[in-house]
Amino acid sequence: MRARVIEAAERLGYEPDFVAQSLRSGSTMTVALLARDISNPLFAEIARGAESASRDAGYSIIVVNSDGSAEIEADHVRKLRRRRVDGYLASLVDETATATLTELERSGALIVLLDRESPQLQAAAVLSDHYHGMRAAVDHLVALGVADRVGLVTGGLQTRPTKERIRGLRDGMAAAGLEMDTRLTYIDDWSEAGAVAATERLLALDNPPTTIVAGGTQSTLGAIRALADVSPDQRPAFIACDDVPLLDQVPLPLGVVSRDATLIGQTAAELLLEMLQGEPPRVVTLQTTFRPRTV
Amino acid sequence: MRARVIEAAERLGYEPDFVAQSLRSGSTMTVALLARDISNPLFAEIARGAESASRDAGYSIIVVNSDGSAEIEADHVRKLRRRRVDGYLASLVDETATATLTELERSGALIVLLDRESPQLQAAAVLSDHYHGMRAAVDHLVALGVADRVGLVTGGLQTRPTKERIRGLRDGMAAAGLEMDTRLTYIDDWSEAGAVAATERLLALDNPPTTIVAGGTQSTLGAIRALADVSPDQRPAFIACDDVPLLDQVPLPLGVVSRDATLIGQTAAELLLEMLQGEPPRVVTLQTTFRPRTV
DNA sequence: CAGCAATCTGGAAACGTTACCAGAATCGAT
DNA sequence: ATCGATTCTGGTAACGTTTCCAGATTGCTG
Repeated sequence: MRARVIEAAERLGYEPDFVAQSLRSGSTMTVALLARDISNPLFAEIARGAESASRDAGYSIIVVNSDGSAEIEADHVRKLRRRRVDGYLASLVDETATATLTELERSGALIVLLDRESPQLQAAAVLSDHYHGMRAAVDHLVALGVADRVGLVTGGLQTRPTKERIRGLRDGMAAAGLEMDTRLTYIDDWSEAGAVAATERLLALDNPPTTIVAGGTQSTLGAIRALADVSPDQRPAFIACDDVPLLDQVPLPLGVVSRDATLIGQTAAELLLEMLQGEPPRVVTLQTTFRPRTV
Repeated sequence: MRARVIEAAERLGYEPDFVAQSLRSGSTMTVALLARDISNPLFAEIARGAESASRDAGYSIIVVNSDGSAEIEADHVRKLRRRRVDGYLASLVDETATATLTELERSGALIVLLDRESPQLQAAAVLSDHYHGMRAAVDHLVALGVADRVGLVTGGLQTRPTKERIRGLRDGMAAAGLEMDTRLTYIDDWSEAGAVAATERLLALDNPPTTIVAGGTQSTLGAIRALADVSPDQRPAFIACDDVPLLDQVPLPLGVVSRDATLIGQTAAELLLEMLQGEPPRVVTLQTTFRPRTV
């Protein structure tokens, strides 16, 4: 009997309808990736890793750009909730923005935070160990004797990576008996143009920094653009956080605190799949590695 | 009455269920982006552009990696068909692979091809004018006197961009009375490692090329990696097709044939939205621009 | 105020599944 | 052969909408 039914289904080209299945079962086999900007290489690779990892389990990935706006983000979550998304991989614009957090909670979906922490939310998380990567970078700077005045160009303070990087920087400098000069810290809007401007302001100081640290992809691109205009003998050392294609080919005295973005996406997807099978949320911390280089 | 209902809905926090709406209406308000690798900056930006453009119309974007495999791609389409996606933005692995084409046709969904052509498929398309960008590049090479021996490192021949670039290259050289040496053409697998190997083989020839052209992001990254090991006075000229972050900061005598990837994604989404409103499929060709540079 | 058109309102069917249940059919054991 | 236990089978309800229709109500005109 079973065989006869299967044969008939085959013959008629029957394929179960996903929408109807979803309506009945309540699960849409869909995961949303919330990011500031998917075209950012970091998020693009996370998306890649997450897609590959969830593919076999039958889950599809919806990507969403928040453009750095917490309102747009909350709006997206509202729409996604109506879509009955099963889970979120969420790189929130602002860990403290209650709008998004509330919408997420109301959705009832499972959540994996990407490099974010929220006591309010019952969620799994994939964190990167920015602290130790940055400590390694500072040790290197200290050894080179350029850690006395460190300028920082980075995106928003509302997120964990920035906080952790600053903590690593401060602690590393303190360990060498140095103090961080917060006047050398520029928080930009995660935009390349903002980073160019911030870097130029740092370089124009009477007493410019001996090292510039850039936090995040856009900041790195902007800082490099600004640094390229400085003559080689006056250039500060440069540390980038997060890798960018071709970074190794740029002739600047730079080092990189990098991490495996594909692995982040993959791990996040795995954590979500675990939760979808009923296991409790876990928090995984992935390492960052400091790759020094002197041109 | 109407007002009373709305008030009650408000009070109870009623939100229409998307899945049920989809089941009833047949439209899922979902678009799938088929790409070889979304983490490739080109596709990442296309995804960005497409998402932004479809957001306001209420459409969500599902991204899918085919990993360069036509079978995986066809498999994805099969699954997406069951999901009843309304449309596809398709950067097919292989224009001639019938498996995917058949699955797409069977799906009944609307299709916008991304830089692909298929007589079999009734579809809209966003094409890039690789031909004229490449012609401009060749003219530049001719003027510099390095167009006599042009090596080509590029991904597969099964897609339009490669064919068009070669056509532009051949025609441009012919216009200058030069003939293309096909022994200098290496078709790789769109992978960076493959491009490194291909470039190294070109450089190791007794009579190495005076210019190397790289087609596509991965080929460009690989070629640059290989070229970086060559001493500056022996380096061939270099032309990259498609931009990569930081390309401008790499100290190679390179030029770029670039295009606006975000605009491609945006245009593709607009074409799809048009079709979803009942208009016939259109084909739009966007320009490429040659940006020369000599270090 | 009757008569007709126009609007309102509530109910039923359908979209394509899955879960559940009752009754039929099968099986093994006494 | 009979009884209870097990598997099979077909049918029905439910998921949350939208569409459609019939009947009720309202408004307007003569």
